[in-house]
Amino acid sequence: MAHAYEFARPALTVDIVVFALDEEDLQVMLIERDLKPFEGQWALPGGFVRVDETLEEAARRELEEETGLKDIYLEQLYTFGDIKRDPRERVVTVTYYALVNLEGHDVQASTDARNAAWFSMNDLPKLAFDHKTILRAAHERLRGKVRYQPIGFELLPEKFTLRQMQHLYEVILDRELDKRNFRKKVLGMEIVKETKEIEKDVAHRAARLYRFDKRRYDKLTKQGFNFEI
Amino acid sequence: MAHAYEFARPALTVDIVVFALDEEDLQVMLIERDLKPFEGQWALPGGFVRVDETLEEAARRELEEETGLKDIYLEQLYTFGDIKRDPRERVVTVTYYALVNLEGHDVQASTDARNAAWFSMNDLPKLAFDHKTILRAAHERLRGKVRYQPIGFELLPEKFTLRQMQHLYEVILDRELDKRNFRKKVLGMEIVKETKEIEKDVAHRAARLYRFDKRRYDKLTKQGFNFEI
DNA sequence: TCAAAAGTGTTGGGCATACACCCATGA
DNA sequence: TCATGGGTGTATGCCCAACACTTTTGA
Repeated sequence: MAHAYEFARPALTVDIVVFALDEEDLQVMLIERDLKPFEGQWALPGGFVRVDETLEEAARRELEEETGLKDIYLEQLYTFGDIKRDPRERVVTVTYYALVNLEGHDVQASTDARNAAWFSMNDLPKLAFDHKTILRAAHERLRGKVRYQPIGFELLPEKFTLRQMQHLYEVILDRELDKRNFRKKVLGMEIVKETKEIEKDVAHRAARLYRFDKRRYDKLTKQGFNFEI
Repeated sequence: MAHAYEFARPALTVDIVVFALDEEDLQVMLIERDLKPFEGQWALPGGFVRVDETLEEAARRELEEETGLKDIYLEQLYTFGDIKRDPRERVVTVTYYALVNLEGHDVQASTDARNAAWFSMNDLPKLAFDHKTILRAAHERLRGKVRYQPIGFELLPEKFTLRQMQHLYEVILDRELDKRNFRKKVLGMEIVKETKEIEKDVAHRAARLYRFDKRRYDKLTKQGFNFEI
């Protein structure tokens, strides 16, 4: 095998698709670029991988530097390596997607003077580089994964109503679900635990709050149980 | 964003897990290393990514150089970036998995003087680097994917018996399937087309040969059909 | 005629879907 | 008392799983 230094090397970056959920729909965090190329356009948070950090460390570092978000659910998505995806030089990017709940995490609009903001997945601006492709891949992955892994809870606050949970699935799967069947299914799996609390400050009957029962979920999974919505 | 050249760069490689199926079980292609580190140990085929080729091009090039295999099913798996995964220097590897049918492709034991060979997944040698981890990830992905995407056909010859197809799923999923239910399901989906031929040279009643009906599968998929074994 | 694998149907139970009304609460 | 969403049960059909015998063929 030839030694690496005989060849020019592609540069390596990470980019992160951060999803969140508001009352309306699925949101994604974008950064306004302050440098060429694509100056002034919106892009995914991300940056170069340092030689002394793993890929996930790089992703977490960039995310915190650019958006203030930390300690969130993060999972590798795909690695994009088209030759001309960055007009400056050859850059390969390892992408991640992250899920946050808006109640638990403050987003500092930015820590290094760049503008960070949430955008609805249904109303996206023009994006720099091939970030539109990346975003689409992330959305598809989320849609696929949420059906058989309980990652959806990462988008909900710690305590949530079943209606909120149903809404989450409706937004991600992009179709309506039947309220009674959804409740039957979720409660039947026993992966959420009812709390003694109810919603506050609503102008109608307050709904019961539940929380994800991870201990129970792990136990069921070990017994070959299959989470599927 | 700081410019890339301010930082030392990780090197970038591709590694490929090539699966095939013999009468017994799932096989994987390995290369015997002729250089340090891990000299004499078995490893996945792979090598450095050049600056003027995409990741998939790099994977296909390395695969052909090291095993003679070309024009095969290839899909990106995961990118591994642990800091010490290569003892020489920081190397990030983008991994792929490939599926071949043994009847359609000759494997030249090697084109550049190294030894290439098939190993049963149930009887693997000690592997170089973190290739054991990569192999495990590839096996899991295959197991998951084969159930809802018809990639299994890539491991079968063009014409195959339903028994062979069932055997394929049994090996990958690692459990026995009921013959009648399997046939009912597969034939009911109408994604295989019966040919006029039958097996040859068997010491018992010869089974009918079928072929995958990709045209039909694509049509069904567009209508929202869901392939699931 | 024997051995080996091909090929074939039915039944029962569980699960998903479809569907509509009363209840609790705050304004 | 009204508006709003919370909460609940049943009936139907479909799909999956379980299960055993006859047929064909070559040796």
